[in-house]
Amino acid sequence: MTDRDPPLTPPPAAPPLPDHPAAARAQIDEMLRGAGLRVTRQRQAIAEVLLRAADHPDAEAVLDRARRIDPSVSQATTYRTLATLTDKGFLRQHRFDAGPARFEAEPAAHHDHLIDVDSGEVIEFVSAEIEALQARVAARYGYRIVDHHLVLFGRRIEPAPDAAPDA
Amino acid sequence: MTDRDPPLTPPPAAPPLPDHPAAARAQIDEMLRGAGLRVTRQRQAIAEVLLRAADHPDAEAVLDRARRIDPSVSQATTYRTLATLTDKGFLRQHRFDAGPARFEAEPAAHHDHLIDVDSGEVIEFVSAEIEALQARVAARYGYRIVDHHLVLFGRRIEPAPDAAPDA
DNA sequence: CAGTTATCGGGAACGATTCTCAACTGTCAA
DNA sequence: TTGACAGTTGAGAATCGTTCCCGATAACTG
Repeated sequence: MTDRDPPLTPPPAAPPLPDHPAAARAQIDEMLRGAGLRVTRQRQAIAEVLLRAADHPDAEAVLDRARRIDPSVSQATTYRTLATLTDKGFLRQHRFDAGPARFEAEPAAHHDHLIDVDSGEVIEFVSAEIEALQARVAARYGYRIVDHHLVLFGRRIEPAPDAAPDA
Repeated sequence: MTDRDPPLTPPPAAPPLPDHPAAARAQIDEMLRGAGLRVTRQRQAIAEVLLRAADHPDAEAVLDRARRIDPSVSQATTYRTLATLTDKGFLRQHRFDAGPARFEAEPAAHHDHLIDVDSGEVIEFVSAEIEALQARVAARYGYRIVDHHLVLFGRRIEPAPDAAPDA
């Protein structure tokens, strides 16, 4: 492989929620209201969880974290709100594997995922070239891309592959 | 977009199962035995269904079709056998959408999927360039790709976009 | 502050899948 | 061929993630 690589796209930005609690709350309220939704404590809590999450939590994890903000949040409301917010375009739902769906705040910049099959770690990346090629492939079949899912499953490359693998 | 495209990879080959029933059966038996599995009527039926399928059936569809070959096939065995054959590398499992998992015989040549969001049609395609880029992206993060899922969701490009869209 | 109505919590219901276990049947050695 | 043993099976219960139902609650509006 060549060693000249296209500029490495920067790692996706952290959640864009202000550190100041009141400011964060105001931003969430505005987001909900702007979508024509009532501003409830439960929705505030769930939205805050997702907007602050650095990972990709599933519904159960969201419920746990939301309850730390507002203990009254129920499972039903968690699923309902995740669906609603996904619907309104604030969240993105992933089905990386067979397990439960996982969510993340809709990132300002689109990105795909590279999953470490050993640790389960999720790495976010962007490749403008892959995106462009996808569009071209679709066009060749007469399609315009509406959405896409790209997940790479990988294993760390050993820095010192000469170590004896087993005793 | 440029009009010079890399050579369009041919559509994936049809299932490689001989037309002659006995030959097909022999091939399936050998495949099962080679994987260290007992050759049972149920497994023969299920394997044949998948190897002949031109689509991506879910477990229920596989069960239906398998029962036409051997009515004794049960739901439990269908799920079990699909898992086993996937495990052994003979099948590939997809989760295109929220519904049940769908299966296809592991193709000789790898391919990805383009889904028509309006009709649900699944188009198979290959792009060596996308594959190469994926490997390069992973390498940049210190990973070697073990597997990947790429699904494009698209909508047909209208041949005559000047037709009035609504009455 | 009261009325309207979206939203809520709890629990039942649901679809997809996996598990349990006793009965069955390939396979392999005699 | 025949046993015997281990792998496999069918039926149904169990599990998992998710959605639905419904009476109670609480946001918005005037």
